[in-house]
Amino acid sequence: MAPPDTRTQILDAAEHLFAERGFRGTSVRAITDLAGANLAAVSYHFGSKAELLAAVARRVIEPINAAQCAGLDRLLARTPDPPVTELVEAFAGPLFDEMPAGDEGGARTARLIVTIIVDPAEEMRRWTGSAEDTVRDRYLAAFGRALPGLSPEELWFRIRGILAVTAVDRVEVYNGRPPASLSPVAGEAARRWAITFLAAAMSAPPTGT
Amino acid sequence: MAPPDTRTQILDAAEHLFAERGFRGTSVRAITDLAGANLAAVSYHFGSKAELLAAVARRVIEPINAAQCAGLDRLLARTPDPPVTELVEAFAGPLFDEMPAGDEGGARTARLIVTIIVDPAEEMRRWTGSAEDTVRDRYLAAFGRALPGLSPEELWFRIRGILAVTAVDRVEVYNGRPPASLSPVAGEAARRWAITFLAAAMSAPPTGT
DNA sequence: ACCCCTTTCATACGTTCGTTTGATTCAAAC
DNA sequence: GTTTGAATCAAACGAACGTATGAAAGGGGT
Repeated sequence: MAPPDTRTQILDAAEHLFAERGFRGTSVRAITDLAGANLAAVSYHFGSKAELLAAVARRVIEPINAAQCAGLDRLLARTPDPPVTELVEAFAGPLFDEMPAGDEGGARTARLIVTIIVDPAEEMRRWTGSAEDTVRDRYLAAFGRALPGLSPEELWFRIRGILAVTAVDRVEVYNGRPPASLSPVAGEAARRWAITFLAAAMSAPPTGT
Repeated sequence: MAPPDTRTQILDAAEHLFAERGFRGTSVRAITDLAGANLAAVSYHFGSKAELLAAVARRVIEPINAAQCAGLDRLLARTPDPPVTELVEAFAGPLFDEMPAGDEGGARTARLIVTIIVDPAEEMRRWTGSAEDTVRDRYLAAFGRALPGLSPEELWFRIRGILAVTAVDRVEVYNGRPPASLSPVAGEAARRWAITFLAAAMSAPPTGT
């Protein structure tokens, strides 16, 4: 068994705390304490707190992007024009499946992503690479073929709708306030509900002028 | 014309800055500087930074809640069981209409709300009153009658989906990263797109077991 | 003219933050 | 055994933060 790499332990601790308290709400000291490392280790291994966030974000996003890409490949290998429902499944599914286990059904990771996306600070959007853009553009093209008559702008609006529903929905689960006495959402049920919800939404006819 | 009330100017400045930089990213000094007031004015008029946020949030949410409530009243006065599409319009419409003008189509205010909802800190959810719960429960009941066969849990999931789409969608518009060369979403178009998208989503048949 | 109460002001306090520094440890390379 | 370079460490830096304090200002009512 490999020794507990300090760098990895800092990544784990940061992922946990950023998700739990946000970027600004998490001090470097809290991260190194939880990781059992020295305060200066963050500067040494990552350069700065912002670059640590970027490393955390990349590690979380990467498997999701890969699964989205693979899912689309699988669909396109079968037919050049997959139906909307299957595109939704391939795009939104990994947002549920590719979250680390023991993570309250991925809610903590979902919150991490939302925290990053929503944050107004500039440095929070510095970490994205071209891989994300590639996946996005491929799905845009596929959805465009499956939904002829939809303007590119409205299509882009709907794609963002998918992200909004899958991400924010679970964030709100995470920090509470459901109406009194509603059993918490089970992980697998939420996934199916989201696919149902989003497949119907994506399949809506184009909005008239 | 009334004199520029210090308290109001602080509210305005705080609303602007909280939306632009988030709660933790905004210092009390930045607020009072923008408001042209003294640093201690925040403590004097509001007690603390957190209570200032609560006041800002209440001022923004109140007209939205009122419009949602009035819209539902109007529908119910016509028929005891309004169709799904009209319920969506009444619920989501005010999220577009009741945002202050000169606000980049409400995107800045939408971002303020999302910033507050998403924030993990405890004090960010201290300001909500019973008015919000009342509106939410009334729409839950109305949607429940319009969508028989939907479990309360899935219904709650869908309601949150509405909020997610209307709010987050415009936040992402606000801090950028659309695919290359897509004209920015016009305010009125986004509103219609959202209603189309959400009406179809809400009308989806219940997810089978 | 005096007092009272609200509002504003300059200043300071104590804390926490991200980052830097220079010494120290330690295992492998020579 | 000595050297080397990566990794860790305690300690400190200056800056920024939220809040508190006590004095000053302002304007009615008497």
